[in-house]
Amino acid sequence: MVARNGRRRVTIADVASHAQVSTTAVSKVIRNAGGVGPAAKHRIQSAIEELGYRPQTTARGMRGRTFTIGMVLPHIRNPFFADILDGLCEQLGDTGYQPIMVQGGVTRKAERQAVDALVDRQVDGIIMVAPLASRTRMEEVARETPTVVLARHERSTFYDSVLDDDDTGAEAVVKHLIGLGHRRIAHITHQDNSIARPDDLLHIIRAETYKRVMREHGLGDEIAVATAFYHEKGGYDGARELLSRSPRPTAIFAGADQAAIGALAAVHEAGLSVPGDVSIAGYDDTLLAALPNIALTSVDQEGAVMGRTAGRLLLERIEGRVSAVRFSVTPKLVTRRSTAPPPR
Amino acid sequence: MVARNGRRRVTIADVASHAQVSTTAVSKVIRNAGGVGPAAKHRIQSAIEELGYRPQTTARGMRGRTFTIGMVLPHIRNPFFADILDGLCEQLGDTGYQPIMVQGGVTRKAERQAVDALVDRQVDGIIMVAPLASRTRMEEVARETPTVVLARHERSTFYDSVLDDDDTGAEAVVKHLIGLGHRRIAHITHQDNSIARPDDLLHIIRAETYKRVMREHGLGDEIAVATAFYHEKGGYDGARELLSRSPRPTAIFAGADQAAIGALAAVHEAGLSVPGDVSIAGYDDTLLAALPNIALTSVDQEGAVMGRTAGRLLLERIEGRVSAVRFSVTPKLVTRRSTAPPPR
DNA sequence: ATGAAAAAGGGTAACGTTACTCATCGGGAT
DNA sequence: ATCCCGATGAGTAACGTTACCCTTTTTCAT
Repeated sequence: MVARNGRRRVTIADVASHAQVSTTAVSKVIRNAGGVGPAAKHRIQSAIEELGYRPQTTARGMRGRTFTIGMVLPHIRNPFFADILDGLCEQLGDTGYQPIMVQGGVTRKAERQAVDALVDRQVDGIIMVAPLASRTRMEEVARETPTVVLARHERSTFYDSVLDDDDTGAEAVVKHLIGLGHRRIAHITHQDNSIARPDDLLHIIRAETYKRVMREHGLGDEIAVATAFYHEKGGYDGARELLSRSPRPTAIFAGADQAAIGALAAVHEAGLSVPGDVSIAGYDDTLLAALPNIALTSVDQEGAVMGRTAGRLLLERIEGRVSAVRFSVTPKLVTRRSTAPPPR
Repeated sequence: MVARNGRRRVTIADVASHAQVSTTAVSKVIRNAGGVGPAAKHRIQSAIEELGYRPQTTARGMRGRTFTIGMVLPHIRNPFFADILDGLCEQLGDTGYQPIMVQGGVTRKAERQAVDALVDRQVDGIIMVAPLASRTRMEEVARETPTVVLARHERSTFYDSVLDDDDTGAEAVVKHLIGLGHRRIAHITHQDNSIARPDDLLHIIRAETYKRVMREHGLGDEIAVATAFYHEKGGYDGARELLSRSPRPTAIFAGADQAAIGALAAVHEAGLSVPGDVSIAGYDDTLLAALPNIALTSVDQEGAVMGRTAGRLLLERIEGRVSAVRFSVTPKLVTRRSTAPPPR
């Protein structure tokens, strides 16, 4: 095809004629496939350099590989996803695979389109981060393209899983708050339109664990859940609702740091202090949580490790592994100044 | 090609034989190209539905279009980029163009690879957000692929520009601080390895404007700049350095909200209060700045509008426009509680 | 009824790359 | 000297889609 500047893009044929060899030889060199003698190889490499040749991924795609890894994430606003991406990029390093991201959005329909877009583009592998899709749908995708799913709890033999043990993490938070003496502990959870089995979704697990631990400590009557969203606005709205109840909670466990940041804002706006009047805890241990003026108690689930692992597993799968691997990260509670004993 | 599940992906030929028409007719229907009668069209659409056919983007790419828009952004951690992306997605809507993102990273080399990856994948258009590349390089890219560049100030006839008037924005911040009575106003700027003309880079403009306005108000001797990075850690480091000077500044203008958040943390950690001891201002007016417990004075540059506009301009360019458009957003100062008169 | 023009729809050749098959050439073992 | 084998390298046929150029049919004005 003719580029907009009127000059054709350099193709493998141009390199071949310039180096006086066949296109086959050039192809072998750029794939490091061997079967080319040192002299010819050198001529070809010079020609590539000289002409500025770069293989066209679309054409390669037609022959089976695009050297592209697609990552679907709900939205790019959550800094935790940035940790995951950092890990992934580190793992891919100079393997020649290019990570690309698409936004899955907050509805199943949008997510489906995003995933379809990747499949249509023949990516070599797909990483789905906290997807809304049903297991059936994910297996459908995984049958066509090697797939790793992050932050979902179901077991599948068709794709690999990388997840955080949300039950352990949430339990640690609630026990920490109870240990400080809190009884009126509330929770902010996330609303979704997933049709996945509830027990496979991280926010449901965090919420259910919260309820379980409360009941196990005889606090079943104190259970209070606000259903909002895992972002600043959601945490703000959720916390406002919880604070308006009477008696108001002395601690709020937000299912994600982003929501906890919003909850901090709501508490502040209500003229209350953290942790003097209300303790706040989050989940994910994002960089924000560690800032000394926020100092949010949170749960570290090592996003970078998850991203690295996802990358490694995906490469293995692309190389041909067919058995499913499940990698679980053990979360660690990180206590900071946002949680303290309740007011007397 | 045979998919991993052993079943071939459905192709246009399958649809054609199922609907008893030629592949040409099917192609015409999926492209809405006309030249197909209503009866045949209906049969084809049914066949597409029934077989679950989806065009393969790689094959389309070989014929010239991939219906893909590539966006290069330095990293996904900055929430301001999320605003831009939201605007872009809104603009693309159901045009059939799929936005994909790649990380350009913090070095020219990494950014070049990211851009090359998009070009190699034959994306129909490229949006570069705050790139490090030289103007020459961007024009090279733009000659091959329609391009819109965000947040760079040079004028080019080969690509469109969408930018914020950083001079106006920075001037508003510094004048605001001076108006409050501050004299020892410091600035946190960003370090890069760009070889672009300094005056074309947003952080240089913000820093230079800071210096200019200081001098214009007889405060040339008070100029103090910390060179760090536009992220939380950078703002934290920069603010620590500035606060250690004697006498310490009474106000810090961080060139980006992310850095301002870090600066807030540093001030807090030093046992000082905001704005009692030190005023802090940022730039970008991200969602975080608006949270009542942060309440950061900042500059709104309407990221969503920038993203929408970038999308619109790119589509126009893909449709064939060749003249260059330059769209400049006028920034608005948003004052919040993080800035106040200096201590007496 | 006739002719012309428009619409419908098919055939085919690319696009750039790679996997396969095949031919040729040295060189070493017999 | 002969045979065999590995290495080198070329030729060719896909991969799925679309642009272009046909032919055939229908429509409509005369």
